Amino acid sequence: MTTKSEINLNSPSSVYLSHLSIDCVVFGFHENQLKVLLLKSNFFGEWSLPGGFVGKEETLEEAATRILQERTGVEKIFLTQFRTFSDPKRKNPGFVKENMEKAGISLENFEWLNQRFLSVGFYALVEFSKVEPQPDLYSEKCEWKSVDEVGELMMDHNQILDEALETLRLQLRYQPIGYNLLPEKFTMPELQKLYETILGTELDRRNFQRKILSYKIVKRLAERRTGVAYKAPYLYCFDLDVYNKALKDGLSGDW
Amino acid sequence: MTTKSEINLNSPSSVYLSHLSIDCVVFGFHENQLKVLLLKSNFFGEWSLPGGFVGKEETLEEAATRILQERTGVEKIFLTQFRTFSDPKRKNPGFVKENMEKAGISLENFEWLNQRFLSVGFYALVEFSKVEPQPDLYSEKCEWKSVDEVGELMMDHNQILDEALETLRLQLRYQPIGYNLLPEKFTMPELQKLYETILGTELDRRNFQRKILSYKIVKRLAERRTGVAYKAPYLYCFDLDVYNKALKDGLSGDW
DNA sequence: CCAAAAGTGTTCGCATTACACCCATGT
DNA sequence: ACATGGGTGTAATGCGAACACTTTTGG
Repeated sequence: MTTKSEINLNSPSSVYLSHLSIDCVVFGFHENQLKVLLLKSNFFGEWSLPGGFVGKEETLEEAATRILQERTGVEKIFLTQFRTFSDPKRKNPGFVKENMEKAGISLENFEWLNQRFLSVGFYALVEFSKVEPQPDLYSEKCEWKSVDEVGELMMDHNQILDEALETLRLQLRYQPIGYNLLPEKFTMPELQKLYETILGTELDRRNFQRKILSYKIVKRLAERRTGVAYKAPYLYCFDLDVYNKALKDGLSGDW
Repeated sequence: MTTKSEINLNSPSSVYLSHLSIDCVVFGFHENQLKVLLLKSNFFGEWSLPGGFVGKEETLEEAATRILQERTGVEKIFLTQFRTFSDPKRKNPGFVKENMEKAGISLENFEWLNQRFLSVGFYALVEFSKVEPQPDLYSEKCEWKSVDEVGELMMDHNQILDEALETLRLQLRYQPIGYNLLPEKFTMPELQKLYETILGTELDRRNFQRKILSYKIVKRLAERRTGVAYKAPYLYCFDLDVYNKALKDGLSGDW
């Protein structure tokens, strides 16, 4: 524990400087499954969340946007900062060394990687079909994984993912969600599946529809989805005015 | 905007290193008012939020706890990280220089203060009466201010305060609040005033009581508050088992 | 004995819940 | 024709909002 006496304005040692990175939990929705975008590292061989560093003149949000643009090809990604991770032990001390050696890379220029890292966690919502996953320079793969099939991730990335999911579930309670995850036109059952998947519960078809419609955040279109089995469902799209207003003011709960 | 090509693992310049500080919004409740703990800086002459730096082996939470312990004398403070502020322009460029000169202090050793700073925002809830405000080495005063009488603060501290308040109001919707802000024993009207003050609205006495009691987070004691005018109200205390459970699981909302 | 605050109970309406029925379509 | 999924309606229930009456205490 650092005590008061150690803190001294006249000696701004590296104590006050931190390596800072960003980690993003990118959610997509496909085939009734909630997906996350993951990278497989060249060096470390493990799966990890997409992330990167913050430029000198960037805000965290700008950096996250830039990073995700590179990984997904999508320009304006909806993202939200949810927590900064700071445990000094979040990176196992021997971690970099072991893996660098394994990969046959000299540690000489990479000593800094072995130091403590803070990471700012973002979660992002993207329309699955618009994403073209692209590995970064240090990764061999970039792929979607179903959230319940994500195995063990690098460092504390499992924890980051878990907290992102929890945050997303909370958001769902008082904010509209879907505009960023679904295509422009979608059916009510699709929207419902999305909610069910995120929440991990089943919802009543009819009550769900009534509730969503009561918020006025979606508009029914004249068209129906064709080419699918059984009765053709109506298509809906979000009413952005109402939707964005709801994003700010919340959906329910009065207190 | 930093482009991909500028980011290079082989040149871990100061791009990846950031000055990192913590700012804390400490809320207290006194005389039916929501209070915030503020410092008046020696150098800068302006009021600011209590804050500080993160030690090499500390988590952000440990650092915030340590800092607030020094400012308040209270050991275990309830605190929550709510956002990391990163706007490169959050500090006006000439800011440090001007104020240092005004204070007649040489800038020689303080150039680092003029660089970009990231700040992690925490909000904290404390029992007002337990706090003994203590200025830090660089401040002349440490005082409680009523939230609606806070004037202009240093840098972006007004924004940090606003977002903390907003977060607190959100928390109130799905989490119990009060244990950290009220003395051990309190009356129902006192708890109600707390809620009203935070929310900025009036609530119905009877409905409020019913709702709180339905959560089972408070227990009624045999005692009543004596020495006050009019009818003596019952005293209550929090049922910590239920309270802490509610902190984790939330209070209402089903979806 | 009266004003102000606190304890207790009731009604009303709306929103959520839990259902049932009909329609459309592909096999 | 029928199984499957989608569209629409309705009764029951519960919770929150609004409100009335009684009780206690200091002045």
